[in-house]
Amino acid sequence: MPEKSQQKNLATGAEMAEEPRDVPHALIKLIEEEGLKVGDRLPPELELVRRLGFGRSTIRETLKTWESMGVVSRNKGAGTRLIAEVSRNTLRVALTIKHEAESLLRMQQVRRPLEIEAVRIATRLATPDQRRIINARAAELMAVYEAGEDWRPADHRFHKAVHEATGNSLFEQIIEQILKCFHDIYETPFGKPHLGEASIPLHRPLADAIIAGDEDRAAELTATIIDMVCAETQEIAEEHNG
Amino acid sequence: MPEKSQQKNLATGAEMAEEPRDVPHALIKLIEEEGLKVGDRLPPELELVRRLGFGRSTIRETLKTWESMGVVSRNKGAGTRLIAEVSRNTLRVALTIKHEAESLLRMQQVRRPLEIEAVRIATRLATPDQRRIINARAAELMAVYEAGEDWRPADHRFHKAVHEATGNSLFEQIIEQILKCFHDIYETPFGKPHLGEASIPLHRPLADAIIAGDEDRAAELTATIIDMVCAETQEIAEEHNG
DNA sequence: TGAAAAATTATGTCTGACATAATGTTTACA
DNA sequence: TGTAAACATTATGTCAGACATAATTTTTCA
Repeated sequence: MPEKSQQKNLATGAEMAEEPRDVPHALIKLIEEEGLKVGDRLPPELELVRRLGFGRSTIRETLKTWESMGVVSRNKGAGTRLIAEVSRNTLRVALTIKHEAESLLRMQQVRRPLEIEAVRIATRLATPDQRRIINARAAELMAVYEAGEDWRPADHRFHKAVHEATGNSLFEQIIEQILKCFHDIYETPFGKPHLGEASIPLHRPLADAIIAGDEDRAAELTATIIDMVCAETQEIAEEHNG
Repeated sequence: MPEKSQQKNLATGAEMAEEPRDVPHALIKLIEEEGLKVGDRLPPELELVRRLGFGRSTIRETLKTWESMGVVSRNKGAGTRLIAEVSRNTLRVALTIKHEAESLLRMQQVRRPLEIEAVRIATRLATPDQRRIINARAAELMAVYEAGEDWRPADHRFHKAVHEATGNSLFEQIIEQILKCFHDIYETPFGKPHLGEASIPLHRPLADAIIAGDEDRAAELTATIIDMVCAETQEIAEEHNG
């Protein structure tokens, strides 16, 4: 903390103020100065244009890149939110995933222990606020499901709330990226509409277990949910591998 | 106002080979059709605009993201070159990890369930050949350890052999990347030499359990090993946060 | 009070313009 | 003739403006 070991600024001559000349640094500077934390909203693009002094498309390129790295999430009409900590010293790690039917299974196989552990940690550590959010997300999911609408966005929000409650953004990042890949692969070639639909009713008791602090039950339900998805995934993979 | 200018891919008829509706898919399709390999140049942006039917800024957002993921390199005046294989079969995802003491703990927290699950799967699925390799790696590790030499390369090979026995390269990739980050952060600023040294003797019985197919025992030993590393990591993190 | 309707906000996309670095081509000179 | 300077072309980098559309907020009305 006292040792500012940032050798990044090659323009050593200047003193402190030194306006960053590229968008990522300017954004990080703004986030740090503003004290924005995970979950907070970034200023809208047009305000960033005004405050940072870059063009909108330039700023958008950085925000889109950050989105693909899981640093922010962006939604039309809603805005841009921080979903991972950013600072001058972050490392980036790239994974390569083969895009074929069998990968679907492999991804679920990796997702399984991560999701279970995330639920365990969330059950132990969630704040009352976070438990309330998880409860609300579960209610929303059940409502959408029973109405026969597309429950996938609600499902996504529910799990995301759980991940956030772990206090460890790596869980959310990795699972999020795996699911993103999963859907990228899954949607186009093998288009079974609602994978994992049968597991949705289990989300209500899962939320209850998390809120009640019953770690073992929450883990058990999570395992059941993912096993159901795995089973369906396996069927699909077998269909496509002959 | 005139008609929407030919809105290229309105997904009107389902028959037309299904034009991709987003830039990444369209780009991958073009790269595959063109047979572009690593080192080749992509068409210039304006030609992509013409051929893919998306606006330039939209295409640029994808290319910039690909650049940040190490898929292409871009140079003003020169063009955009492929520097990594990309196809319908390859997805790249990036994680960001904060470069500080607390990240060490978070990484171990994620590594723990992954490593345990990997050991479980390996114990179930390893071929006789793979079990022999695991046995050999364990013997090598113990020999190096007892000789008082640097056991870390041998430790790395042992765990890698286990990961390979899962038949799921994602485990190895993710754990490998996490450990790489871990050591990046760990070695330089907080230089305790041999983290996890006390856990090395446990690797012999772990190998035995894997070879014998005793999944629960293998999982238990793995948990113990990682918990020892976690405990040491926590001490370090506390030293640097206290 | 509560729900539907309207207004506002914020991101998504396209177009056009100009700046600038890298490359390619021509020209001038020894 | 060979080579280097000068010029022209190419391709990415940046900015600005306009409109579309999803999400949110405010207003209106039963």
